[in-house]
Amino acid sequence: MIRAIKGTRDILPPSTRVWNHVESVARRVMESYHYGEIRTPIFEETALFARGVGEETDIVSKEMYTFADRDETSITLRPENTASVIRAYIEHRLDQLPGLQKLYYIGPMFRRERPQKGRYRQFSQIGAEVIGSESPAVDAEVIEMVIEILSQSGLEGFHLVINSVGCKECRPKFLATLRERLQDLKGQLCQDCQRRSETNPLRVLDCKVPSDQPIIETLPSILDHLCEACSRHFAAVRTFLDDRGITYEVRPRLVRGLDYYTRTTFEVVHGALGAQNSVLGGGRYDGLAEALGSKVHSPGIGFSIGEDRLVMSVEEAHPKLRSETLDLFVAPMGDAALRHVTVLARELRREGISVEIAFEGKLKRAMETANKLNARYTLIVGDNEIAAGTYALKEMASGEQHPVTREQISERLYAGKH
RNA sequence: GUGGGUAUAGCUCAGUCGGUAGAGCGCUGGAUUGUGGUUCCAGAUGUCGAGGGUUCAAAUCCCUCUACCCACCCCA
Repeated sequence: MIRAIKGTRDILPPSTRVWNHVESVARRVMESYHYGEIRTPIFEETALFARGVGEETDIVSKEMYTFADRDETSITLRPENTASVIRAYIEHRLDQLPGLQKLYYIGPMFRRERPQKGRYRQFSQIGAEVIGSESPAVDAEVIEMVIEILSQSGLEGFHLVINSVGCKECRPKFLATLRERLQDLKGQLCQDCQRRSETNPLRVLDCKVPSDQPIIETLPSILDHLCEACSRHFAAVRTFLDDRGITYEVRPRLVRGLDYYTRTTFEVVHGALGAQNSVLGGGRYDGLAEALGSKVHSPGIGFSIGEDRLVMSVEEAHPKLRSETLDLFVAPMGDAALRHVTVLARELRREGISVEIAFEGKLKRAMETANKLNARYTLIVGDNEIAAGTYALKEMASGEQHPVTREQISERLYAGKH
């Protein structure tokens, strides 16, 4: 038997309803903030991600699906979408357009990691980017919008965490200080942290090993080492969030995995997701466009929601979203009735009523099916009905059945929908 | 890449001391020739993950492999 590739999966009807729900909420919210949708290719030149995401990141160094095209161009399935959006922004000179560029996307990403709960090799992200402003008011609006998407999707009990990681002026200085401190202390830390001290010192701050905590407490905080401009920026972001009544936790130890982040970074976590409890991550990337070859300074900020994880949580909180809805099940008896009903069903569907026809089988079987499909009404059409010029309409929940005219079908069905 | 767990019917799972493969749900038919849900009756469905070994006899014991799940790492 041929099975889906490891880390990929089929998403089937009861669940696809929830996916569509989440996506339509996200589109509606983002359109209301006047974002436009961008669709970039699923694969790009490998160099885009190497430069954009960062050679040293786990994503680039060990998680990409990379292969040689027939002309030997190195191609990579996109592991994230911000680099592609910025590439498109530069390629199409979107900086020449009036106002900010506010773009959103929904689609699959690919990373070759070991799968586990909430983590897949093909996964979907809902993301957005604002390019062309450094204003902290933009940061706050982006965060507000993503919170809006989560809550309107039906997610409850999530937790927003924010931080500032500084800019190209102050972050290197902080890193140097941190490395220096770790040189003296790392002997007392766990194995992982001894390694991180070399590879990614910021990660040490995020370590969860209890015995390391007292030492981590003594390490410097990035927030105390921000330059004047970054410090003012972060304070302003917080003020704008406070004005909106958005609750958040400032976590100086919050670290994001992509190299391009500057200043504001944020994350939303949710319990019941397993160990992979982050439902979205985002941040500012004021230097990314220039790193990718832009001649003009194009600061940006964005986020991406792990759609698989959001759907998982929403499904758990609202199992009803999975339930099927069928307005009318039609049970014809005999060939003449089937022909009659086929025409009728088409009319009703054009009126916006969902209709399913029992193409074969006895009436009893049709009734059983109608019940299993949770149909609101069943319409029975046989020789008696055709002769009388009426239909037998049965309301499944009450069991009540009445003869109705053609017009009354639409009236009854439409009445219940609104 | 590393560690742990699991693998028996379509699904969820039981299977004792090694002795003919089980339940619930679902599915099919009937009780009811044109009426669902509840009930009752009957029925179908298995490479017991794969390969090898021990044994008169293996779902069960041993070895190897594979797949999936969870966790580490890391991230969405």
